Amino acid sequence: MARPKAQIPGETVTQIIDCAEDLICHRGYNGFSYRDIAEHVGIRTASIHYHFPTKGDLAAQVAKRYGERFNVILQSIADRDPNPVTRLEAYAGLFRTALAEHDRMCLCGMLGAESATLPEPVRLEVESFFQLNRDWLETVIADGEREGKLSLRAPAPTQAHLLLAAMEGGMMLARNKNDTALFDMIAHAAIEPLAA
Amino acid sequence: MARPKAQIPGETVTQIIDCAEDLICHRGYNGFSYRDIAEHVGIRTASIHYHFPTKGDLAAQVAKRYGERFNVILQSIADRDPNPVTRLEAYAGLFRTALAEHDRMCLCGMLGAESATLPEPVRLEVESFFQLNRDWLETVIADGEREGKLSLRAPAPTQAHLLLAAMEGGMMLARNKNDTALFDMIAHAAIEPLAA
DNA sequence: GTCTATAAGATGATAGAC
DNA sequence: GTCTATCATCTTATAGAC
Repeated sequence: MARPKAQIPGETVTQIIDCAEDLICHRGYNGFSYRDIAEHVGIRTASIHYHFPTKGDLAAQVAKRYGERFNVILQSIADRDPNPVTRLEAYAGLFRTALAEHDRMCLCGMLGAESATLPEPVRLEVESFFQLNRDWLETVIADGEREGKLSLRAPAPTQAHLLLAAMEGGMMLARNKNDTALFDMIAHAAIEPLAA
Repeated sequence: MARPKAQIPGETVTQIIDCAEDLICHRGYNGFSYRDIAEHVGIRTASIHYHFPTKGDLAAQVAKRYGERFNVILQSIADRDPNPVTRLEAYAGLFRTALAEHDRMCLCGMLGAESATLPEPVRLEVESFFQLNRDWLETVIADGEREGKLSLRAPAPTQAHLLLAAMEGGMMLARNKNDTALFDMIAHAAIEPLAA
């Protein structure tokens, strides 16, 4: 009667992706192995290969889910908050929370640095994530200017690029120094000048 | 009479450090091995261990030299150029050149993302590099404001942090997209608003 | 200072039983 | 879908000859 390995359908896959996401955020693509995941999830590495034949397949799916979830959150921020400044602050808050509560880099900030060693499908997911961020930021910033609530010294696309760079760079610096306040300072300095 | 392995004193060590620096800028600490260096320099991995017992020793020395050289260049910029705006543009130009001409990340931007997996001595060298940058930027920015050539919306230390974050984040984004112009846009957007 | 030889363990991945 | 077993290769590192 014992069926100790019976699982809720898709449960193992979810655990694997969850674990891989956490590992990548902390250690990067080249800093984790199937073994790390196997030990944490309580399965064998062969089982991971059943679900994700190669490490690139796994990382690509992790990055894909990360982007999809991020997209949903971004939409919900835009939906519930009409103020461009607090929208941008909520945006920065997403990165801040990951950093402060889980000591995590942005998954794509980590993978982005490793771009040169990434399987192409992974690199492309990372690129899509950044594009998603830029598009959202550009819309928020352009809308804010049109409403007279932001005053820009450079075009909205440029400001969007700068803000994203500040987030990713700020996370990296804060993490190296183990100082979340450093990220807050950078995020605030990046957003505040846009306010009219 | 053949002494094929005779070397100019310190020449091999220099070649190893040069090669390791290049590899780290491209692939990161966890993305290269002693084997990569051995093949490129034309020696055996055991010879590298003679000069650098552990990978951490090697990376720490690479990061140390990188910081020292960077410091020299920063001083020379400050010495020959009194204008704060063009000083900052020259600063950004350092990163831009590495990116455009060698497709290189900043060595410490790469290592910084990997902070969690780095041997402590390496992590500390990286932290020193960032401190060096912040100090230089802070001085340039504070001097510029005192002379009335810059007009700051936030204190000089905060602006210095933001500028550094924009450089590191901008390099990562530009590299992931293989688009140097993206870095230029970000660098300009970070510097221009400081001009009085 | 460089080499050969070697170790001990990690790594991504596959074949085939259950 | 998970397991055992196995693989070839890579990785960091050391011992000792030259």
